[in-house]
Order: sequence, then structure tokens, then C-alpha cells
Amino acid sequence: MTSEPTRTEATEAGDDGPVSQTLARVSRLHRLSGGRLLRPTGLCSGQEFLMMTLWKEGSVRQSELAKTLDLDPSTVTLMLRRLEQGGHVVRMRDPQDRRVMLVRASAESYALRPEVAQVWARLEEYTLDGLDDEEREAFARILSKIEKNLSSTDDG
Amino acid sequence: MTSEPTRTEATEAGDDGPVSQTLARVSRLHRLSGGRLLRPTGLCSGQEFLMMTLWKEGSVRQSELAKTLDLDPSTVTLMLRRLEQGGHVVRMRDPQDRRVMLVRASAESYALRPEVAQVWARLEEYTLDGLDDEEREAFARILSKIEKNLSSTDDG
DNA sequence: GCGAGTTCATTGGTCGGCCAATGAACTCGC
DNA sequence: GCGAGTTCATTGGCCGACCAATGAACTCGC
Repeated sequence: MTSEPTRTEATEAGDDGPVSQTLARVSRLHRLSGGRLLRPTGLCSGQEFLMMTLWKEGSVRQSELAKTLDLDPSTVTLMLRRLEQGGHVVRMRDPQDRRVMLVRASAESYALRPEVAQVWARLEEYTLDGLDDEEREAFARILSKIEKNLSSTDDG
Repeated sequence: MTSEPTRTEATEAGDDGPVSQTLARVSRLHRLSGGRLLRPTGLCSGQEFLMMTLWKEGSVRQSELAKTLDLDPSTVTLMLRRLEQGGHVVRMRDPQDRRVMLVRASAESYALRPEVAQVWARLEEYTLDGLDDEEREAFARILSKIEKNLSSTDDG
């Protein structure tokens, strides 16, 4: 039973498994894998992004953070609340502009930085295992193109 | 006047911008884009996967569905509850084995099938816009490899 | 036939993500 | 100086997705 028996016309372009489908599946696996590796650090999948940004940038406004991470402001608010509760970030009202919240990584959080970096390196190797340099380069390049394609969606 | 380097090109290369990061961003954009296109159909991002499976397979057990979609059973339960409430699926206890739930697409749901197919085709083109055949082939191939890499994560 | 184990679905809890709407604070025009 | 508009963060509602634990139903061993 190697070939599908009931293959009615279906789509005009190749198989029923488009790239989109694979991409979705891969991304879920990737996220899951990352979350698992991240577990010992106490962070959840997605939070490490935020922390890495803070570690790198220092003190940033919340709105900047949302823009950098390309996330909805409400998402950032919730994530920060949890991270604050966990003692990973510190939030403060900007005295100059009382609307904005200034966020920075807590002193203790810096202990996690190398761990997170290692996790990411491991995940990266895990993901790209068995791919030669050429493939990696091609993948990065194509991914970048696709990102541009999809980014131009919501121009307004 | 805080020191703020030109932010716009910071995402390009140089710093610790691994593939993982881009992949995560791309997948979010992809999902978002899909959700937007899917909106007119009344389905949410992720549900179309499930419906496509049902349309193709007919009546399936819920556990089978979870395995096929590679989702947690609890996720499937919730999704199905909502889809059932929306009239898109029909659930029934298997009389032979009263543990299992048999799920199938509702008759009305079939009206959505071509719409969803079109949305997916559009998303596919959108995603891969500007890529030549060679790049598409390479991307699909590499993605497939990566999927295999990440799938072998949870064996132990 | 009855108890141990397994399979299956559900529930409850948590998190990431979105949108829409609200309200607080600042900016600008007049 | 005051009102209109904008920016910023938060809230509430919703969905996808995970894990852990529970309970119902079946299977198998004895």
C-alpha cells in the first residue's frame, strides 16, 4: 500500500501536503522542543525571546519591546506580569512620561542568560542536524524571504 | 537622547540571530496570515487542519485525529467542542467501544471545503511568492529534514 | 469472574497569542 | 488654556496548545 488508493484529482499543484502545512507542523515541533529544553530554566517557550531582548538592550519601553518582538501589546503585558511575578524582570513607570512602562531584566535573571544561550544553541543544532552548510545557508536565506513576504501582509 | 542605534536593520545579521529565531517569527506570521485569510470562512487558525482531515478521512476516532494532527488529546477535545457548537462537526459515541468518540464533518461543513482549499492555495502562493522552483524544492526538502530532526526528540 | 493494566476522552490549570475596547497621559492646534 | 487627537498600557474575551490528573470503558491474566 505505498500509494494512496483514493487519489481523486484533488489539487492542481502537486501533493496534498503543501509547504504551509509542513511549516506549521515544523514550527510547532520546534516550539515544543524549545519549551522542553527551556524547562530547567523556569522559563516558558516564548519568554526567552523577551528576556534575550532585555539582556541585550537594557531598559526599554514596553511599546518598544512589543515592536521589537513583533507581538501584540496585550501579549507583552501579560508575559511581563508573569515574568515580574517570577522575579525575572523589573518594571517601572517612566517619570518623564507617565504613560510608558520601562522594563529591564532583574539582576538575578542574568544568571539565566548563559543557560538560555546554551539552550538556544542546542536547539539550533538540534534543528539543523544533518544539514550541510549550503543547506543551512539556503534555508536561512529562503526563510528570510518568506518572512518578508508575510510581513508585507499587514501594511494597512 | 538615549543611545539608540538604528533599529531598523538590527534584525538582519551579525548578532545572535539564529535560524530558530527567524523560524519562530516566520511561523507566527504564517499562522497570523492564515488566520486572517480564514476569517471569512468562520474558522480559526488551526481548525482548518482538523476539518481538512475530516473531509478527507470521513469518520474517525478522536484519538486517531489527535495522532494524525500530532496534537494533544485535550487540545482536540476543546477544538471539537467548539467546532461542534458551530455546527461544523458531528460527534457520536462508538456503540462498539463506548470509550471512543467518532467524529465526522457535518453535511453543511462541506460547503466550506472549496473555500478552505482556496485559502490554503492562496496562503501557499503568498508565502512562497518570489521564490523560484529550485528554491521551493529546496525549502520543502530542508523543512522535511528538520521535521524529522525535531520529531525524534520525544522518543525517549 | 474479578482485579490489574491499558486506552480513551475529559477536566482543570497554565501559557502564548490575537482583537477590541477602555482609560490614562501626553501633544498639538487654536 | 482647553479641547481634539494620539500614544501607551491594560483589561476582557477568545482560541490554540501543553501537561497532569481523573474517570469511564475495555482487555487481559489468573
